[in-house]
Amino acid sequence: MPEGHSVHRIARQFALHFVGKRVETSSPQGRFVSGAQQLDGLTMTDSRAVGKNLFLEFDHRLWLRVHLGIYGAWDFAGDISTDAPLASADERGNDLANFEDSLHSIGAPRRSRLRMSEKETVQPELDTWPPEPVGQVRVRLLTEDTVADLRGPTACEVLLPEQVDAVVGKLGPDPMGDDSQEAEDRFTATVLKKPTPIGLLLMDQSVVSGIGNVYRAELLYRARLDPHTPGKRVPEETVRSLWRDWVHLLHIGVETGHMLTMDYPTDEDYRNALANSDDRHWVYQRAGLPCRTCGTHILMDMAAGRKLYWCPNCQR
DNA sequence: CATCGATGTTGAG
DNA sequence: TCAACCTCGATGG
Repeated sequence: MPEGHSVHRIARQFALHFVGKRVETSSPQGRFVSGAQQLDGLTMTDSRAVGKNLFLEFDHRLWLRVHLGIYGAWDFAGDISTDAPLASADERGNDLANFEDSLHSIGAPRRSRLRMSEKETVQPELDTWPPEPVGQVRVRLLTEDTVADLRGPTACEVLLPEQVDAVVGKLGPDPMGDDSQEAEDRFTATVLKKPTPIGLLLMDQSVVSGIGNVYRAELLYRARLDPHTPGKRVPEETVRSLWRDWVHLLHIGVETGHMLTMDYPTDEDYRNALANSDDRHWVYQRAGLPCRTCGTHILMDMAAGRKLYWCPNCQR
């Protein structure tokens, strides 16, 4: 479920509360026992996200790679409060960050719980420590005062540095790690080479990292581009603007924890958008509804097993 | 309480 | 192209 922005926020959470600490690693579910044994008792030394992949480094240059897939989640609990907010300066240049709700761990009480998946939710405070694993916990990472439980991942494996490099090497550029001109050029060259529809290219993690079904639909709408256009037929300037818009939206997503894809001129607009969290997009999940711009009914196609939404009038 | 569907990826056929 | 993975909130009876 989570698109790139959530994974970067999870990586931050580990950087804040686990890096530098000795970690007791286990697999309460029993499906990752040997991997957990390799890591048990080591100190976490780094936390990075590339696209939708989370990489946690431990002593002896061992890495844990986790991909949440469509319904994986991390549950953090314990002393996860922090003086340093997950969000720092606001991308949009106003004081959007002032409206951060209680979903963030800022000022959360000791022994609170925080679930991080495509959404972030605070759960009731704990009364026992460490908490009993609930349900199918693939991996538990436990420090003196924090715990992270992983459930439902599509990938969870221990890797050597060269294996990490191999995984990262197959991924397209991630604007959060690399918003350089080279990254934009690489994305642009790849897209302009391919006959594949742009709607599929944006979802291809070897072309560009971190985009999922929501950002795909919204980026194409914002570019007023027909998702079926072959990559090689998209004007180069449009390809470049797609990249730059992804840089922009990803930064907003990482700062706010929300997939904000519309413009919010005033703070009130922004608050309303958060309140109507299930109807805050241009086209995503709006099949049959009138386009917010032109009133034409939004269409939906199945493309490579995923629902693709677009406005046939605005996007040509 | 049963069923459905989801912001993903892999691998079988 | 499609099922499997294996979780959980939303939906309907």
